Amino acid sequence: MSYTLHRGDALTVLKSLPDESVQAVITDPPYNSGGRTSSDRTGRTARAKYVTSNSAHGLANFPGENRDQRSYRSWLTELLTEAYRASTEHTVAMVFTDWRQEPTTSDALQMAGWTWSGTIPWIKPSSRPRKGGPKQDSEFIIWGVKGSLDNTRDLYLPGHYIASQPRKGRVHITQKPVEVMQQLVQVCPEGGTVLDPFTGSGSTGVAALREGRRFVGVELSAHYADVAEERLRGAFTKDDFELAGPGK
Amino acid sequence: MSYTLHRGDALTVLKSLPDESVQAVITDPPYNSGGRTSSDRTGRTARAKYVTSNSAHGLANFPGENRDQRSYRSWLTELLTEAYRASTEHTVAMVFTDWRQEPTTSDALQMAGWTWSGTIPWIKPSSRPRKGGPKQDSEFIIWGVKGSLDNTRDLYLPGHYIASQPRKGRVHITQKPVEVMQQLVQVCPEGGTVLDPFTGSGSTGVAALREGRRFVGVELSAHYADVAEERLRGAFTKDDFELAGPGK
DNA sequence: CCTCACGATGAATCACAGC
DNA sequence: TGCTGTGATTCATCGTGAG
Repeated sequence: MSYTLHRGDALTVLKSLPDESVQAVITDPPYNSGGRTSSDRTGRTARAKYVTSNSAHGLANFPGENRDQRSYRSWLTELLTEAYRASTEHTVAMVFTDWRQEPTTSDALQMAGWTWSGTIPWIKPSSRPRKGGPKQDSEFIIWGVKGSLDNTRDLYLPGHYIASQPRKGRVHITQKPVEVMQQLVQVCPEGGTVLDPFTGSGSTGVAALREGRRFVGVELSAHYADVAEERLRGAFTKDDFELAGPGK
Repeated sequence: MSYTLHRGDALTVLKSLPDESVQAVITDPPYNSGGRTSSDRTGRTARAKYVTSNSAHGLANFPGENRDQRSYRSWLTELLTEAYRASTEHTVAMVFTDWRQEPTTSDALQMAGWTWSGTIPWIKPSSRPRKGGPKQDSEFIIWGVKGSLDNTRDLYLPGHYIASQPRKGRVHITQKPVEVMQQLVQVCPEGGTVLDPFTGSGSTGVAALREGRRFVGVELSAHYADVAEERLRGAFTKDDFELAGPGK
């Protein structure tokens, strides 16, 4: 299967995609979350927010983490609107979010025209406990459809996932487990095209290729565009396990 | 431990509660969800919306399932505002919701003054599949605090729950597993009071009593008020397992 | 006491006929 | 046209009872 990786701004590149050219949109936008106050959220880099202060790994910072909630919503809406235009009927869109941005994300999805159809918890078993109450050990996948779900396909997907973030060989701060992504990309018919406007280190793309789907990705950071390119090239070889870990 | 069960409208009864008299609010309001159109959601009974047409069980209907989304938000906001007033500093509020009403529920919680602090997925392993995509096998617990979380307590709660709805001896359509509720009520300090404005069949109350907390409940339906009364009376005996199943 | 086969069910969803 | 009610559908999970 083939892939295209655009290096550039997600919105700009999406506007250049032809109508009805993709059959699934699966992405993990920068959450712009992680602080209690607006200045907490916008004044710190992604590394400062999501990485424990004394972490030893040397993961690069990533851009796009300086929007407040209102502008996050309009920005995400515009992006999902373009993705909607580029999608065919029955296309499924899946957007990762944390608990704070969950309402904003479902708003944006619906404002962009998608029919919101569910919320899938992704549970990360090894997360930090919280003294005095419940810990937060899950993120959420908000998903919706352009038009109606194609229920002629013989496909039954789980309603939740339990998987740790890759540890060994992790190359991105918010890297997703490939085994989860391999299930998600199945909402795209075989041979169809999966779009990920925030490719990051490319886990969605690797999963798509492994499952026999084409992939179109966009990544702004030169560093991660290179990492993704390398992982996508090696998607069918054992190399990916050395490049980014087994996704477990 | 003692309990009080009010038979009547939740909002009316809550207004009569004294200030700062409870140390936890744990409840499962009618979701006013289900169906794609507004008339689907507001014009049908809970049974018609949530129970499989050929189910053999004869569980009673429950009231309060006829609000559209706007009025659901204002109604829940007002209710949580009264609960806030009746709570002491550091009180935790936990509200069950489904994926559709999750954004509305977190809005209402925050509008009522609580500090939204997280979303806990409750995963129900035995749920209906969905052809063509992911099934929806979870509900959500939106939780928040009056003021700040008391982090002097030596308490660490899970970030998610995996538990089936009670099957054997179930008495309510939406009955919650007691073993989950027994964990949740621990956000209330021992000997404190747990408030549940929508008592239903009383699982929250049974859990509270078993864990050494007092309980104040409100239930509108005469039928379920009776059921709850009976379960609460038998909370410490084996009777409850016959009345409503072990919650497993 | 354990294993296995069988039957029942789910805070649904969808299509369609009838009004 | 649009709302309403009825019935078919789907499979993992759980309870039951036999072996």
